[in-house]
Amino acid sequence: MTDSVPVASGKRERLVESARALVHEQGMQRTTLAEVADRADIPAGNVYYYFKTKDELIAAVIDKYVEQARELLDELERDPSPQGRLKGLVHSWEEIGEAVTRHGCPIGSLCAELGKRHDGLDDKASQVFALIIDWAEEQFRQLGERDARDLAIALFGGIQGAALLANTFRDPELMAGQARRLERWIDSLG
Amino acid sequence: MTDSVPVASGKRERLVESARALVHEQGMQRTTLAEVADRADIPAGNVYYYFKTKDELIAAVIDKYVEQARELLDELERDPSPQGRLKGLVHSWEEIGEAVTRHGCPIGSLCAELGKRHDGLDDKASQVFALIIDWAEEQFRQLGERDARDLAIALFGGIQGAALLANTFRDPELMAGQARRLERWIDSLG
DNA sequence: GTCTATAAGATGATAGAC
DNA sequence: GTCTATCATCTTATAGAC
Repeated sequence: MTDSVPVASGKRERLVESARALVHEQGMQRTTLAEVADRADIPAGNVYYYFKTKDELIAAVIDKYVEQARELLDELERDPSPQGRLKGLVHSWEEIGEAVTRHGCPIGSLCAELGKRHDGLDDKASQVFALIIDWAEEQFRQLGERDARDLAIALFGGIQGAALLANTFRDPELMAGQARRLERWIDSLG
Repeated sequence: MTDSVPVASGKRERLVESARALVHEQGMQRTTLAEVADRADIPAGNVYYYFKTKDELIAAVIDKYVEQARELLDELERDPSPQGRLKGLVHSWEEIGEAVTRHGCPIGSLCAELGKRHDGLDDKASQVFALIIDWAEEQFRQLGERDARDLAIALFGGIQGAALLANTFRDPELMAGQARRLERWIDSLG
């Protein structure tokens, strides 16, 4: 959330959104700054006015994901039961099933790419995962589960695994089927 | 398995192994042919004598993974019980837990990277996944499970999800913990 | 059959004009 | 505060020498 630059024109925001979409579709490494600028309707070399480096732009993309994750979890809080909240979490991946099938989980695939680096940006990507897993852990705890942390990891790992399989085999039903399976599992608790 | 080139010197083999290791450590996109050649102790520009393109080299890496997967599954067949065989599969990821934590699942992270492409090489990576899932399905079937396919996907997805989390959080215990969980689940069947 | 030199193009980044 | 022109480097790939 470094807003050292005025956002009146919204160009910075457009660059982040453009980068987010392109990184999801193509991966971070394959996405060039020229493409990002082009999609955001901004002159090619001008990205550097808003971001000192490509890594800084990627960091802004992750910050945006953190923000979106917070909003999603806030939204889910409106459900009165822990089970309903957890199933709502699973459902949020089903809703983007087509995009996940075509390009993978936006956050999961970014974590996979950054996980191979060991230079600072790598553990920034884990922020989104941590936010969601901590939240899920709290829901399992409210269900009276002793090993709430393990269950949260099993749930989120299950979603991520299903997303990878759906993307690999280009089959949205893999994601949907595992989501249903996880929802039944959640219902069987408490 | 295109062996149109003599292997007497073993240089082709060395290139494939070098590429396999570097792609696991750094990802495909970040790995340059110069690095691959250097690690294999082969002159830089000389890779093209053995592989027409970088993609062809990556395809050879995947072929090698297919071969290794076949050997692993053959090895597992020696266990007399379906449960033992499935637990053996899970265990094979635990054994490389440290490498998975540092660089992700070798095959899973490659599938994640190739899943963003739509040009032929993308569905080649799925071969390894398909091989293992089909095999696991057969084991569940032998256990008398009706939805053997779904169970195989749940198991393999669980492993892949755990691998991604272990890599993302740099915590081998995440992989080990989920592996134990999956093993208990396998024991509870049949 | 093996390797060197180099082309051709792309990419991250910078300096400075407007 | 915004944008253009350009550099320096890297990377895939090829042509041709040994």
